[in-house]
Amino acid sequence: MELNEKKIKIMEVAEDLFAINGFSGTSVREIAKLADVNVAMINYYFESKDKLFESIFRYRGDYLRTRIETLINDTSITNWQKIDFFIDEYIERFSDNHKLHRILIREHGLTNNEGIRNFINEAKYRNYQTITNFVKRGQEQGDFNTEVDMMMLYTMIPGITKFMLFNEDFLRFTLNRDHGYEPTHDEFKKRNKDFLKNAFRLILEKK
Amino acid sequence: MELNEKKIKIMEVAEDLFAINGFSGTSVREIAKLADVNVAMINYYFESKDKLFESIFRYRGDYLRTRIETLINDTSITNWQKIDFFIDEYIERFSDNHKLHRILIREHGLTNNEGIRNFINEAKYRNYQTITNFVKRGQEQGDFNTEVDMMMLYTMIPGITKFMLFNEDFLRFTLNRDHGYEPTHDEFKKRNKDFLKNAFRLILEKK
Amino acid sequence: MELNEKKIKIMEVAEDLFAINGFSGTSVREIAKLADVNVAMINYYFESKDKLFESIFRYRGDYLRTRIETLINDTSITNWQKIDFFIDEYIERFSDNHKLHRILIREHGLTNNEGIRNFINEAKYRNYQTITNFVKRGQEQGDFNTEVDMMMLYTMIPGITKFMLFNEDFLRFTLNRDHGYEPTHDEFKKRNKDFLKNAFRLILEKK
Amino acid sequence: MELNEKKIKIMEVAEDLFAINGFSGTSVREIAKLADVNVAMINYYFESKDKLFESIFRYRGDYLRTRIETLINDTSITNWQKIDFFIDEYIERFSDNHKLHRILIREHGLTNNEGIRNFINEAKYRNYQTITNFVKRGQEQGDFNTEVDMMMLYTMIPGITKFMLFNEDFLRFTLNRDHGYEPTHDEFKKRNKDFLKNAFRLILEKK
DNA sequence: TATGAATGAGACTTCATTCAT
DNA sequence: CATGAATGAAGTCTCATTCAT
Repeated sequence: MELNEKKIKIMEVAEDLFAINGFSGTSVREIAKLADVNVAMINYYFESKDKLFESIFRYRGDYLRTRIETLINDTSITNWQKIDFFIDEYIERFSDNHKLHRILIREHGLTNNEGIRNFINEAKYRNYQTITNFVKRGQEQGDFNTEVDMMMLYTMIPGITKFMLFNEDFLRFTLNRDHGYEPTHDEFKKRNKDFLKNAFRLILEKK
Repeated sequence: MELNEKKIKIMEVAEDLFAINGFSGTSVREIAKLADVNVAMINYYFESKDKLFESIFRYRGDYLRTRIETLINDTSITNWQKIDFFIDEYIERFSDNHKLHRILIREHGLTNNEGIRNFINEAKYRNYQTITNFVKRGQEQGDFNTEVDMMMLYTMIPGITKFMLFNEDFLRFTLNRDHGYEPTHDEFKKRNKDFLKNAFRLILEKK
Repeated sequence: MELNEKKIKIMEVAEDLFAINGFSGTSVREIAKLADVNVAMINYYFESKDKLFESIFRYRGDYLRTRIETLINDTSITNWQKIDFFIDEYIERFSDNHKLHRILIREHGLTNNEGIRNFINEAKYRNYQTITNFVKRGQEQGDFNTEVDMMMLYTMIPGITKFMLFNEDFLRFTLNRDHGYEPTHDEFKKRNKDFLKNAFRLILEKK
Repeated sequence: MELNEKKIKIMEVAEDLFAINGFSGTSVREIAKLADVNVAMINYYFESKDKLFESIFRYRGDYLRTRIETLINDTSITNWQKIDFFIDEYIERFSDNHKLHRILIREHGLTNNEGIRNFINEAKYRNYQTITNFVKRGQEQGDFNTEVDMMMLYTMIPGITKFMLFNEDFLRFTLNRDHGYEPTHDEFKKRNKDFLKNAFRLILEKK
């Protein structure tokens, strides 16, 4: 699909609105108004609202692809460092694409759009494999404890990160209420990273 | 609000559909058809689609209230047992009300319905306080490590549980693909519980 | 039709609402709520909204009937006195039944309800005949000028009275704006009466 | 607001129906059918039924504005001629816009549509001022009797004209019944004009 | 290529009325 | 005799999309 300025503008506006109001809750009129284009143009460019939705994923899709796979065979760094690096990278990526992830969560299980469903599942699977492979390699090399629930270990990363990010407002409000302290977004990320790294250490470390 | 069979039927059907297709993605006609009632009846009973949405929360609301607060001062069980009990309870509750939680996640940040937003925030806050109080008590009594990030500790429970539950299908598919093994729903819950309990132990245990 | 307290309450409430919001603009629900009765009761008592409308006219109908006809043959008072009396009576009656008249004006030309249309036309016709007969009698007795447009003479009474009464608010506002003076309802009626009596005198007096 | 053929057609049809059945008594479907357009088009053009109502007033509004104000300072004609001219003009204007005036009477006191309410009140006020200024000028110049109720004098014009026009059918029927004579619309207007002119003369002439 | 105009379908809601007790 | 429950019909409006240029 060729991209031009207007097309990109439309997708960015749509991404925002889909993230906030959901797919059904967003009208093409709204998108058109905010993107400062004709209503007809959206259909002209993207054929339908459904296809626009798809296009956003294809457009942002590259960001979902993690570039960490290559690290696995790098022998210049320790397995612990690799884990840390993966966690840092995951959280940063997630934070950068929070809007897309919000949409993902909202429209999770959208029956139509089989194309997107596969696309998403594959991204997830890649993530799963990456972290699993890291750990397996560490276990094979005798660095990591072998008695761990790999699936739960994986679950911990996206689970905690998503919850943290999507409840940042609530947590900020609560911390302020209880301790008079409001962490910044970066501080949240830092605590998230530190916590995950430490948890991995506690779980994987051999006694 | 008085309840009768039809009202409950409508709310249950609506809960299902809202969970699957979201609020905007669900039409009252659909609800009416599946609940086998007249379209007008939904408005007759609930006044509006918005109020129906609210009613579901009020109806299911009690389930959101955790009954664990009372355990805090129980001296017949250890602090570790209390933590374990909380985790078990949380996961069971969550699992029982997964539809409501799915709606919650979908409509997270719904600008209208201030009443519901407060309702939800308070439920979250109660949860936060419960777990925090548990841990603080344990720390005061010298059982728990004092150097922990309480906020992250709390985050871990809903974060992992939600992710696990809402991605059960993906995880089942993946485990089958990699290991030819498909856990049941109960097995997922068990692994979730065991993992969380163990993680809490690793984190809170004094070295 | 038998009348009981509730029936009368319903009609009175309906009269108010019909006068303010018109027939179509008033719902039976509204009437029921304000009359503090069940919605179904209105249909139970009056069969339909249309019939309720009719009933109001039948109920208030007697007030529309002027009791002045008898004066025509009274020889103890002058023809001028009779005119004055008629004007006073007309304006008082109109003022007392302003709600019904407002409905009448609103629903003027309502295609359905032929019964009511006839009813109203007859009331109007009676009025027309009364004033015409007065004048004719005066002319025959040599008191009144014979060169007058009888139709217009009649027209003057309801025309001016209706306009005055239904624009009381506007006139009050205007008088206040221009002269800092706000007449009461009774003062309006007085000016209306005085003006009409004087106009009749000027028109009917023989030069 | 830009106008095109269809928009005007819709407004004209709506004006007819609103005049006959009132605002609430008219459905957009009816309007659409008679105007031979899609139901959605009415909303497309006018946004809402309310706004369509408003648009009719704005469209017809210019006709409501009397162009007589300029006459006041014209010294080439007598004050009596000015009065006559005003009466002729008022009646002709009213007759030309009888549908709009019928709507006006029907929806008199419509709580919503504050914009229109102001619009109407101002038109009324302008009329009031015009006639009052005429008379004042005549009084200052010594032509008119100074002891008159100006408010009632004003009231007479719209009061009689409205009643006459809106009861033309009744009057025609009655005159036929009593005298076997059916005036045309123009004859009604003539009698209306003559009567008012004569009445003004009788009232304002110095004895 | 781009867009103002137009539209069928369907959204939510309210209506007057009737049913069952 | 009275009414809570229920409903078909119709209300206004918004939707995504297509047409004609």
